[in-house]
Amino acid sequence: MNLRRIAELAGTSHTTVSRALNNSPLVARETRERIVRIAEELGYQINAGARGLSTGVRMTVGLLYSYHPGRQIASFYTAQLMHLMGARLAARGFDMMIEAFDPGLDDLTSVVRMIRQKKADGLLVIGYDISEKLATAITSVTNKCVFVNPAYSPWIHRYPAILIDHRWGGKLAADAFRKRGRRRCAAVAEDDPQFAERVSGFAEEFERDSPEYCGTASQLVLRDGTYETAYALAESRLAELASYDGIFVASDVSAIGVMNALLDNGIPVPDQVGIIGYDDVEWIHYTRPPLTTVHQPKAEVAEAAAAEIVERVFEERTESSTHFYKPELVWRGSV
Amino acid sequence: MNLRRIAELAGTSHTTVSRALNNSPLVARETRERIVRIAEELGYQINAGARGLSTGVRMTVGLLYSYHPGRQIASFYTAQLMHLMGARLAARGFDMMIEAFDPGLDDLTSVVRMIRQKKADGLLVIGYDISEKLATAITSVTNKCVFVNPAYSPWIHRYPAILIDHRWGGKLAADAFRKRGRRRCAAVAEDDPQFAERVSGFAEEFERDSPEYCGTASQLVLRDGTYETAYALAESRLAELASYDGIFVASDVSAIGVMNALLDNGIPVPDQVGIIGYDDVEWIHYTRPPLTTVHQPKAEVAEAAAAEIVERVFEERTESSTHFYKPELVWRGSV
DNA sequence: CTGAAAGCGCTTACAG
DNA sequence: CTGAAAGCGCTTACAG
Repeated sequence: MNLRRIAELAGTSHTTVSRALNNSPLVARETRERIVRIAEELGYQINAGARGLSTGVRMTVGLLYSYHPGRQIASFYTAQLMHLMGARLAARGFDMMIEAFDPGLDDLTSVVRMIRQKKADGLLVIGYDISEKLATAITSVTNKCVFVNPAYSPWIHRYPAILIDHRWGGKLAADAFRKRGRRRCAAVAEDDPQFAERVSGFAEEFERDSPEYCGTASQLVLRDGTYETAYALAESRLAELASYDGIFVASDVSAIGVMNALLDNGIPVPDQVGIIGYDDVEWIHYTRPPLTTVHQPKAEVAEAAAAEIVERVFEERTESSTHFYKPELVWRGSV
Repeated sequence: MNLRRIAELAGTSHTTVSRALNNSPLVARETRERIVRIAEELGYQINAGARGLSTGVRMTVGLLYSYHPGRQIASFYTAQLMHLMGARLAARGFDMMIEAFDPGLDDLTSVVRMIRQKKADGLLVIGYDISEKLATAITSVTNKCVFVNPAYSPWIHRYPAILIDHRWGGKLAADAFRKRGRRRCAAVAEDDPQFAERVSGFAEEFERDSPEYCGTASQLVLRDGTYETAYALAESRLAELASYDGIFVASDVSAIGVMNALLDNGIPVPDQVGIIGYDDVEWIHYTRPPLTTVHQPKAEVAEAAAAEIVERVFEERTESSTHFYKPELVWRGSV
């Protein structure tokens, strides 16, 4: 089924059918109605590939998510973001093509493949571990690209990006401990710019009223973001951790690792040590105690990313622009 | 950049360039090498839309996942499956376009949109809540469609499908309780064919050795699969649940709901009541006690689905075929 | 082994 | 308001 066939059935040219189906004003109302009715009866929809070849826009964006081989999926947070972005793009008539990429890889050609093959009009790149090298490589191929949740860094302002104000998130955690009267606190995080922001926001806010902030001892740096690593670190530093009033752990999964290590070794949470996580993944309130954590505004991020990439696809803007969103604290039972 | 431009640079016709880049044997080795080098230098890749228009295959499959409005995402299990399927499709040179759909919706036209617009060559449909009506509607539009993890039902054999042997999964749970000497057991599940299989497999295996299987009292039917519903049901039937040796809950999220309700009300798990879940979602071992559960073979399902849809896209087969995969029990600490 | 030509299914400037 | 024609960037049967 194609325009030509519909045209035969409607007794017009395929040119007119094209116009009618695209709501061009250059078609008599009666003609349009007849054509639309026939198309509907046949379940006909315009061939997107042919149209894209002609117009240059394919109404498709590529969603690249950073993925570390060996993990099951980047994270549940990423999965939720994907779902929300898909919905916001669909609302704008765009389809979303997803693909994982390894941010540590040297060969960056696969990352821009969708653009080169003209399968996607633009790219949404999710991941806090985007390097400047990768950002440069992508944007040298296309300026229709938006980075979502990259780590904060001086160079990020040169690229269109949607970021979360993690420094603010860290402050919220410090403020929460203070409100609960927890004065001897420490932070646990991966050694990564994204987490550095969270921790320095936490430390800064904490030190304002000069309570005993114990800082981030070198031993409290996580090698990676897995549950197992956090659990092992906490078990190996049990005495030290048990001596704090509160521990801020810069991601939920790591926070659960720390909390379980304490609980499994008889250190009561929150009675002896309070814990605050970061992310607010969906299942986090299933733990006992349920985790108090910093919520990332996923819905806002998804909407902003979709709006931004669609604007760029239609070339309404090309200059870089950085959007910041503020996280919120969710009180539960771990502090 | 296009074939014509490469042809100019290489001093050949675009026909030859097309052949060279597609590894046609109808090109002299020397000519091919020259063309390939030029293309690589320019980062040129064949325009997938134009090629698809010509060949009829777009090297893209649509992934439709059932989604109930109001939830954040269908499930983490679905998210993991998506990731794995994307990888298995990529290995075959296919891209994956994802879209959520509401399985309760009457208007089914949006479900086949990707096919009608020729954006996708085939469809992978994930969801246990696919109705016969929906299956019929989709397959009347395209036979290049594979249902992944649909509920078991008599009519499902008429369609290509990848299913998990949930009856077997239920048996595994019963066997596990028996091994632990738990004799008074019950099952909790949603009222849905998918879960009915799990529960009847459980009951059948349990009754073989005639221990005291307490069945699924009408009170133990869940209205939906959320944590909250399971928690509320368990709290309202606390005395009854506390009287069992073991409770099989037919999904992990619901199992955590039941387990937390018991724990929060002072009923020790696993000491007094053992609990076995179903799914083995990634975060399930973070709970205390970690949940013993039935693992669904995600990797195998993803590979089978990818293989099956790709075969169908290339029309190597069109008849329906049902694949079954067996789940496995994962011992942890809840029984 | 190579190339000119037709065709895939659209859109749109141009002429009427 | 309508249509014939050219063009988007490929593939492939046909002729050499």
